[in-house]
Amino acid sequence: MSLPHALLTSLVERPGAGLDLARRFERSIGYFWQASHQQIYRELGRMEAAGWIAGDDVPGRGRKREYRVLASGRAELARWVAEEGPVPAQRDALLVRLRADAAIGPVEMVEQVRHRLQQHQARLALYRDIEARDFAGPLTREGRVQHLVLRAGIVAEEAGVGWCREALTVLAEDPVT
Amino acid sequence: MSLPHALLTSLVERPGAGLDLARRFERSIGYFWQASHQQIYRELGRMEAAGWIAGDDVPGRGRKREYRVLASGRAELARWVAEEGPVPAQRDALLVRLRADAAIGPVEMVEQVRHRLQQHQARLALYRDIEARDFAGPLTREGRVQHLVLRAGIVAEEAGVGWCREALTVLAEDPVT
DNA sequence: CAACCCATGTAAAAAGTTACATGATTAA
DNA sequence: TTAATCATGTAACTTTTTACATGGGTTG
Repeated sequence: MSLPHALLTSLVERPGAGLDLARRFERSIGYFWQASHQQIYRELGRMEAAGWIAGDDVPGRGRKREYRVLASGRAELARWVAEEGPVPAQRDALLVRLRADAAIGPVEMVEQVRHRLQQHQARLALYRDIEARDFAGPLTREGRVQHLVLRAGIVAEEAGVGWCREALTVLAEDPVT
Repeated sequence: MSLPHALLTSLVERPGAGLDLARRFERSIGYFWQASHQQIYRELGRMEAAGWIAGDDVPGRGRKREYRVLASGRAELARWVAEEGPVPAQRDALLVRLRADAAIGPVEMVEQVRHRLQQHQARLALYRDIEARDFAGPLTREGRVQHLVLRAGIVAEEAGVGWCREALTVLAEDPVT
């Protein structure tokens, strides 16, 4: 499981409270690993119990606690990074729908593919903005590796856009009407 | 949830027993939707209880039961296909590892990326074989839509191969040694 | 002072994973 | 006749999702 290590990574980059992390998982880290705040709070509790992180009360801000990574957490993260993990599997209900469409006869799916195309285009534009803003000039090693992570998103979205265009062409050949 | 509908799709294409479906989920359907035999048997039970499918005993073959889709299952599948679903999220631990690598200092990750590259290449070769074998000549609408599903796998693997090559170039610039 | 956001949770349900169990049939 | 494979499951656990709860602070 990678959630604790995604949290460690984010906290190494910058300490923060549970809700801060939840917000980071809606952008940046969340582009390739998702988690809800409920998951995050539970995992932070476990990680604190394991001695990987420590939480400090933030006075005057309600129950807010800011977490930072301890030495043993940093060691655990280094151990995990070097570990070989499985290649993530594809899982896309739209492809199941298309296959069902092929089997049971034409269903109107152009709108679904168009919607998917828009999402890919929107994410691609976002990633390219980030690329132009943060990775334009000469980079340190840290910058080059961070850029690589962003590039993974960019090539995936480009592939998505290309496939959607192809799909719209094919679906237009045989209109359901 | 899409598992019951993936099973309906597979059973519409061809009736079969639980283990047949489990085998199909290790190839074809499994390229974009995975399920273990435990999940499949549980789901087949629910789908039979819902009246979507019926199972017939296969005499002389132990406890084997062959399932086929009933009219209400076909209707449910048609309903679900036309429904709009969420865009699946990316979730890749290797990208988390790279981001952690950027944050805590250089870790040897070339082998992991090389391994990933090999997997993408292997899947790409497999998909291209299937493409050459099953989708070479002129196709019916059914064939064109099935081809589209395969094309999604091909463009995704091509993108993966391209990114891995890019990553190896970047990681070679700053050897950990 | 009311409405809203901040911040942290609990509870229950659904889905997925891992390990193990059991009997029937087939091949060496 | 024994080992392997076929075929169907149970049980326990972990992870993820969904819905709800609660109190502190801030702003109109």
